[in-house]
Amino acid sequence: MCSVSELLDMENFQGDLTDVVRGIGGHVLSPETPPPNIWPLPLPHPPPSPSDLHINPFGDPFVSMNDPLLQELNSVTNSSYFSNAGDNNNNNNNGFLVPKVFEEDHIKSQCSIFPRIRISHSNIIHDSSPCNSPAMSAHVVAAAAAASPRGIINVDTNSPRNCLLVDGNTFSSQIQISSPRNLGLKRRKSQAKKVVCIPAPAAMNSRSSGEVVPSDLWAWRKYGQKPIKGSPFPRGYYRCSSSKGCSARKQVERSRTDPNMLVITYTSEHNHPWPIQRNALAGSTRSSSSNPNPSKPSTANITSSSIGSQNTTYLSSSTIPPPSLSSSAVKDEREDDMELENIEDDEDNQIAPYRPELHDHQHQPDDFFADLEELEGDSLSLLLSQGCTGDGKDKTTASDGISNFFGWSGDNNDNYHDQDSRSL
DNA sequence: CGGCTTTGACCGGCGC
DNA sequence: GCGCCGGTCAAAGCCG
Repeated sequence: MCSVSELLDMENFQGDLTDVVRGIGGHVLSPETPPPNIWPLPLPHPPPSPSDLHINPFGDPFVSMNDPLLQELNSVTNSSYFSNAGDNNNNNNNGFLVPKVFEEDHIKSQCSIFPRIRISHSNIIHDSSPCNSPAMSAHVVAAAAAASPRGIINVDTNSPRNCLLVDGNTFSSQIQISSPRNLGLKRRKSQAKKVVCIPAPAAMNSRSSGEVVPSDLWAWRKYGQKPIKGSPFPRGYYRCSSSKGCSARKQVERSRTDPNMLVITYTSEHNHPWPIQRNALAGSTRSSSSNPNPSKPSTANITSSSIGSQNTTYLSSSTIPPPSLSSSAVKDEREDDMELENIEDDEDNQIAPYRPELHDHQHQPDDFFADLEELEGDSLSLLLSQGCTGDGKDKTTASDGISNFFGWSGDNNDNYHDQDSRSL
């Protein structure tokens, strides 16, 4: 997994990393009480008000388009679901986010192993998914962080509904978000970047490179790959193919110190609301051939198309945008030479609330729910049925279900070096 | 046929 | 100014 020093190294290396979500697998039992909805689209209960949204991660023209997941998270954060059980000392708060407001020194004391949280916007996400399951994709993680501006969140993928947990104290096995901002690093270009570090999924769905890119529900098209100096692993370059002209990009590379970790750097911003209709389908399903189980969508499918493709119609007929890291999950740092200054300003992030009319699922078209049902009846049901026994007994099964859902296997290292570099 | 990945070439920022 | 290196382009081929 990514070490702090590694992250720092990476920051130094890239010089402009801003936010980091770190995935460090943990093990938290499923909560007995499930949250109200199923990832990836846990719907607001109720939808958050614009004032509920506090994070302005990218400041892009579509910053107003809040991620529904974030809205959910924000909503839930502000809802009774997150009433603090008063237990900050374990990993289980009945499976719900408990929006805790930590004093800086509180966070510091709790996060001593991640001192850089201190200089972040104090979002800390714990991935308590079993077996380092990457089931909660980066956007979820980041969204959770964004939803709890100063909270600490456990993502319990072992729960029936991918519960988000808040853990005030345990940092031993979590996803963490921190911000390399304020490090005085010179930025090479003026652009927003988000760095997500998550457990690397297995390479079962990749083609030759063996590289697997976790889903974030946008459609991404790979446009380049380069070996990176100092890293044994190449970096893949992806741009958003959800919409023509979208400038959103991401870079995916393995952690240099922990090949089990994927470092995903999101750059720029989507200039379109959400992939209402996936047009990036044709090539995205090819990797399914490598998937021995057709019922298990490959990672590529998830990443690029299956959410709205022939595999499922999850978003294809819905205007519900998928959760997006880039749109609202993590605060970014956009400008060059940003001053090292008051770190507390992170709390003052404003979001021009985007409130898709369909975020209120009461007003969502029927086909959306039909799609959801379809999804639930298919891969998602597989996932949930296996991972949602509710008693947390079968962690392996849960993890497998999640992994299956994402087309990930338990081996994170397979085949990655098949094509790890090419000449410049 | 459309969209994908692959990959060599090219471009531009940055340090020296 | 030069070279290194990261990022992007674009042609070729693959896939469903």
